[in-house]
Amino acid sequence: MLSPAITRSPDTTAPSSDKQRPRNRPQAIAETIKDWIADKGLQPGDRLPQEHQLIADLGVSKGTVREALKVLEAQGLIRTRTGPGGGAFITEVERDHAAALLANHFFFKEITIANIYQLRIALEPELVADLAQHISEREIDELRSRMSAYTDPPASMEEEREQRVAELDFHDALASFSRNPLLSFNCAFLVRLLKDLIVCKRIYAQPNPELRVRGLTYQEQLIEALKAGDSETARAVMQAHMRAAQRLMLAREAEVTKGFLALSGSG
Amino acid sequence: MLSPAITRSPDTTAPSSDKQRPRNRPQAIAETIKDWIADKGLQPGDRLPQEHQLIADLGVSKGTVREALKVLEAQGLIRTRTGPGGGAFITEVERDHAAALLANHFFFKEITIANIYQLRIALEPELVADLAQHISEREIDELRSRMSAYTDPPASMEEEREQRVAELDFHDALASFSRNPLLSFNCAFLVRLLKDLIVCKRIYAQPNPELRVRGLTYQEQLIEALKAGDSETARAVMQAHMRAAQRLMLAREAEVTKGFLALSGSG
DNA sequence: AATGGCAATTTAATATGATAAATTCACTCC
DNA sequence: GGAGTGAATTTATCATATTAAATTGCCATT
Repeated sequence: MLSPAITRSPDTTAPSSDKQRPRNRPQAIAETIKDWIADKGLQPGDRLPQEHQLIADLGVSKGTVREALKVLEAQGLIRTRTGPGGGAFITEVERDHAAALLANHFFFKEITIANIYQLRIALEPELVADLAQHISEREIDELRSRMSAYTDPPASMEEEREQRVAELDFHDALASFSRNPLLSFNCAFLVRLLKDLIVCKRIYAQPNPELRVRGLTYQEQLIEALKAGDSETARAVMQAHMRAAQRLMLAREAEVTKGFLALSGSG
Repeated sequence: MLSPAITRSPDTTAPSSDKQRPRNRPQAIAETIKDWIADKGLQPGDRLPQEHQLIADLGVSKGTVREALKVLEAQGLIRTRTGPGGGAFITEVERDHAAALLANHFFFKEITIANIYQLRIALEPELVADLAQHISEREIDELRSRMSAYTDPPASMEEEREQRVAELDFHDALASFSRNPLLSFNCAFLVRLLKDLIVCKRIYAQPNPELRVRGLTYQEQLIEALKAGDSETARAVMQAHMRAAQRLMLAREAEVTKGFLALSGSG
């Protein structure tokens, strides 16, 4: 079957499809291929027809097919390999890839620290309350090993920043343990935004020795609650920590106004 | 200056850039162009150099440049126009476009109703508490006009479903009023997921007259709280409503297991 | 019999040039 | 002076050829 998305010559009166939003061929063909994937229930690892096959089936030129495949690749849905048995293979859209695509949406939108913490306060306590129900020994070990990155006071401002990033990685690990993909992605995305902030602008310019100690004690409390399966304590500990972090961050928000989001890293 | 992202011949020993993740040219060039946008501070509406210009500057073929531009177009960052004065123009990444790209990430991930409501319960109360501080008369009018879509009981099962979608549009409107882009996007995205659920699977198969009435009364209470600028009441009302909706939805979750997310609509 | 490298094959990746479609803009005609 | 008309400009698509990458299998070496 596999009718081409758009008829070649302008003679035909009525277009076949009713949905047909994109009027340029590569996008239309990308949509067609997506529909195949959904209809045939293709799974990650499965292979699409080869280039020459697609050219024949869809009745379009090589360049058009390649542009269509590039669209799907940019969206993270496929990856192509050369050589015998090569071609385009379905892939899961990686978390980081999806995050990079989503970050583009906020590029011109002036995200503030207040914006980020409004969500963190709402989500991270829920995250750890959930985690307390099913976290494993191995996962707790991973949290502990991440904490070792900032048990000692930082020796330089550079190290100060590295420790702050490592602290965010702790939260990133927490997010990755969630069984709710939406919650998991969200918390990780917020961490990512904060990381970009820290890396690009120099928040935390002056060292703050109390902050590190307080962070460590709260994380200890949190891990205890998680081990005990005590959701409500975990929630309360995280909520208190998030509120404290928010206060501290807001005090330095004035310096940061716009344009901190990096467009980088979509591959 | 504008050096090509990757040197043409394989003679050069060390690659210039240190970051250079993608080893295929179109992606590398797309990254280069993104960097221009960030470095030069280009804004939506600004035009990129023309095709022939890019070919000359980057030292690659037309097809490669076109694939690179297609990548950026797929990500929603540019749009191209033909004719004199045409070319590639920077655009803001639209909310719906970003949502479609993000939905791809969850395609193979078995999102459940429980997953969605865990976030809605955390976020929507926060949303309306925030809104109570700055919502305008015009916005309240829009909410009221949306409510008119389900003041009368549904006459058919089809209409039942339409009313449920309209009710979700009410929450979509709420989300759009937020001044926190992250919160706004998130709430709208969750609504989108629920919409896809309702459209694809037939949740709400049997009509539920109480549900509509209860929804209307809660929305009335909510609007009163918003008008009064009473954040805490608004939060409480929404929280109660979300919890009730969650209970009702979970009762029907068993039928829904997997594969409900549509890949469609990224253009 | 296992292994290391070499060559052939397959497939995508890039390049080049020609033609088509869409848009703008100036110009003519009424 | 306004509507239509046609030339100019720019992207969109097509067609074909060449190059690069990855795999396979053969062969020699150990």
